[in-house]
Amino acid sequence: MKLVIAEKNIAAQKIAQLLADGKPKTDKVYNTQVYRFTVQGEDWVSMGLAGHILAPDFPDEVLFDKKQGWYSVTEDGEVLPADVPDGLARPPYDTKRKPFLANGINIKGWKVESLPYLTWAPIIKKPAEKEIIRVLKNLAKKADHVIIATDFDREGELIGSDALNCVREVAPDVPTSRARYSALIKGEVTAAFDNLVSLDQDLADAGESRQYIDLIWGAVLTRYLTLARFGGFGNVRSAGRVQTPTLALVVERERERMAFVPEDYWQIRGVGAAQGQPETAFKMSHATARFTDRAAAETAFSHVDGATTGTITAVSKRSRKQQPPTPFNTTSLQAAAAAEGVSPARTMRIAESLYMAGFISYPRVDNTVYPRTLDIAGIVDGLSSNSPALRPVCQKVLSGPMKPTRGKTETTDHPPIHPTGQGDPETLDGGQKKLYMLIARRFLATLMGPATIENTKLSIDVSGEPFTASGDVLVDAGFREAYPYGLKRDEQLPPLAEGDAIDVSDIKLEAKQTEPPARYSQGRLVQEMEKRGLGTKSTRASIIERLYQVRYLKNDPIEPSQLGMAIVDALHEFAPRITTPEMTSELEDDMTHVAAGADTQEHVVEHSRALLAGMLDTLIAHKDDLGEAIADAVTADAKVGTCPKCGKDLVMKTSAKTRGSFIGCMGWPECDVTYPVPSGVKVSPIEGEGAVCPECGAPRIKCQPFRQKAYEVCVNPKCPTNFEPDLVVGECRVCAEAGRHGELVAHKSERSGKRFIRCTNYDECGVSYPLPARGKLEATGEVCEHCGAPVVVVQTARGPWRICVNMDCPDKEKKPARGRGARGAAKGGSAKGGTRKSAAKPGAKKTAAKKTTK
DNA sequence: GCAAGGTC
Repeated sequence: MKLVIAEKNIAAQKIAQLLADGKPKTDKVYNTQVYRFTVQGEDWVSMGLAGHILAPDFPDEVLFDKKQGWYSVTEDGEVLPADVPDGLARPPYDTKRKPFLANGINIKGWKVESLPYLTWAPIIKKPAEKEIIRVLKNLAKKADHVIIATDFDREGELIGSDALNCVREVAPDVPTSRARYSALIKGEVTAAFDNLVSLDQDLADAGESRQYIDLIWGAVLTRYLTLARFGGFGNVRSAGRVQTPTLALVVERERERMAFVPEDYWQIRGVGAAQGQPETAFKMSHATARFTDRAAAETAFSHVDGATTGTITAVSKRSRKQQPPTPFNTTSLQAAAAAEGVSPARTMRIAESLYMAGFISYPRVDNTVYPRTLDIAGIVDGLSSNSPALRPVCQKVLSGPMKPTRGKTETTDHPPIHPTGQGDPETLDGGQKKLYMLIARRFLATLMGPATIENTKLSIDVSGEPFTASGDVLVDAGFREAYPYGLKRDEQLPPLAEGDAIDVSDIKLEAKQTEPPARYSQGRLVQEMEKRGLGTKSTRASIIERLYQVRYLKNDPIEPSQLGMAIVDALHEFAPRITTPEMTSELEDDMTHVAAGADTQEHVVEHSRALLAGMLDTLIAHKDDLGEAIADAVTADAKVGTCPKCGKDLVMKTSAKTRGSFIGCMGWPECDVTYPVPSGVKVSPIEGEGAVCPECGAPRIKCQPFRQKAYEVCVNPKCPTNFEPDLVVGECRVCAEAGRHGELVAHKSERSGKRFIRCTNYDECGVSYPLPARGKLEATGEVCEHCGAPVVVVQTARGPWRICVNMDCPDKEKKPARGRGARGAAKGGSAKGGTRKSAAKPGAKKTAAKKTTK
């Protein structure tokens, strides 16, 4: 039997289909899919790995103790690194000499001083995909030939090499070879299997060098930053070859913004309209778009101030064409989705699910050119029958020339991201459907003609001053019919001709200031990373997400936290190599040399280790400074306002006793001011105006609920601005049935700020309902027709909203909440799965409550 | 409790 090892399941399946006599059979080994087929009567089996199946790591016994973590303590209380086995450490840091322990290091200092050990510690490959390895070994034992058919790139060669090492453990003598194909199409794959070669160990070594160097630098610097001032578990301060330069980009942009000196300028703007037709109003502005001289602006304005008429002096029309977009690859999909409010990381999670469900093609690609083999018409046809919303435009595309656009990057491994045309989009959830429609519409747009936009420019004379007005009208939608994303609204101008008089009103002189360079959006940052060679299509999204997770970044557009800036500053000073994209480009050069056999993995890795070791003395010497800088930055990030009592900072704190968070004064214990933290929201300070509550003097804070609009409130729950009198909303049915009288009353908890309805006889009946966190409540006196619970009206930003307060109401069961942002269940508060008692069945508290939460 | 790279 011949065993074919591919990098991923889809490749294993494709290869089987392309090589098989007849149809391959899908089989399972343990729980993993494999494909069995015959080639000229011979039995073959193909399996997909899941990318890298081994992960480089330090051996457990080196600098890692299962109980102590990154350090360990000896029996006599001395803090030491976990033992380094003899012969593992390398010069110049010899384990036996322990040079860094010579001058009596205190316990707090120890952890960082141990880093030299780590720099030279050995690295082993640990199994990362145990199930896959099990299947691989199982099949390898039965194989008489093993063919590595992983992707044709450096990582693919490494993945193949790792797989081969696993195979060798159980089948040391089985012949092995390598199939190199650069496209999963018949000609390529059959040619590759007809011309088998052997695995390129140099190329695999090059990839492995990358793994080692990334781990060494990442682990040493991450441990250094984390331990310089240990902030407790969950407070890792990470660093890495890709993440740190990426963070530095954001910090650099923020610094540019801070250094930016705004310049004053003035604009004169007004409103024009065809004579006597106010409904044709359009915006117009002075021909000098920006006056940098105030006096000149005021002089010009004095001529037109209060003007009511103007004259058209010229009309010019120009039409321009907007070319249809190029096919999506990973980066352009991430950028387009980010513009629609979906982060790159979420985009990739959703894309993966769409791919797995058969709705779209493989989502990790650089390619932006459809291969000739792609059945474009077939896909459009499929879209047409499965997506009624797209049917008209699909029919239009089918009747047109269907000449697809091409992007700049052409590779042959996978086609650009496109819909398969299969599957019913109605079965998708909100996020999936949104992304699917973006991908489907983009695909259609790439097959359509340009959009034609007609621009009209009016030159207007108002009391001797020149004004202009401009309007864009889409005269031929072209691809825009399929792809409305990022489309500007038409600015229609009335039909006017030279010499026409117009009405003019509202002419104003506006003082403005130039804006600093804009912050990166997540989409822009992904593109910038690509431009600078940072990360790959598969990693950029998750690396940005990681920077948010370690709280170096916040908000979108992206801002660095104080912590993020402190980290970049420190590394820039003491380990500058890790902060720039050059480390990646130099690594690329090294890998090229290793792959070409001009250098060795050992040499390249040792050289990188030595560079890092050269920085360690300085890093360690400045450990305390850095620790302090990090602590200060963390405090600054935690600030939510100023203490009304003593003027010190109010910060987010964690209670040592309950582990819960609260807002407390930095002046503690002298000052005892504390506030509760509003639950379920991200809290941030308000700068400048509105920072202090005019009612009570406590700080006002910005609250950002998950995927909902942010709002500002006073932190003080006892403040009159937060106070709402208790409201009777109805009568308790449970009590009524029991022959008691109970009233249902809406309360707001002073401690948590949560709102809920509770029966006045709660101790006996246990009736309580959660309420939406915000919005003025009104009682209706009505009860729900489905469950008998009271109905209330909540005033929301979108207007009044009538709800039955019972989250377990059968009416809600019929339309279960989908995802977190769904109306109804989420607004009522049940999506968070809080504890509450069921009103319908007071006895069975938990069972009933569960249903609507998931 | 570390990175970045694959992919599930």
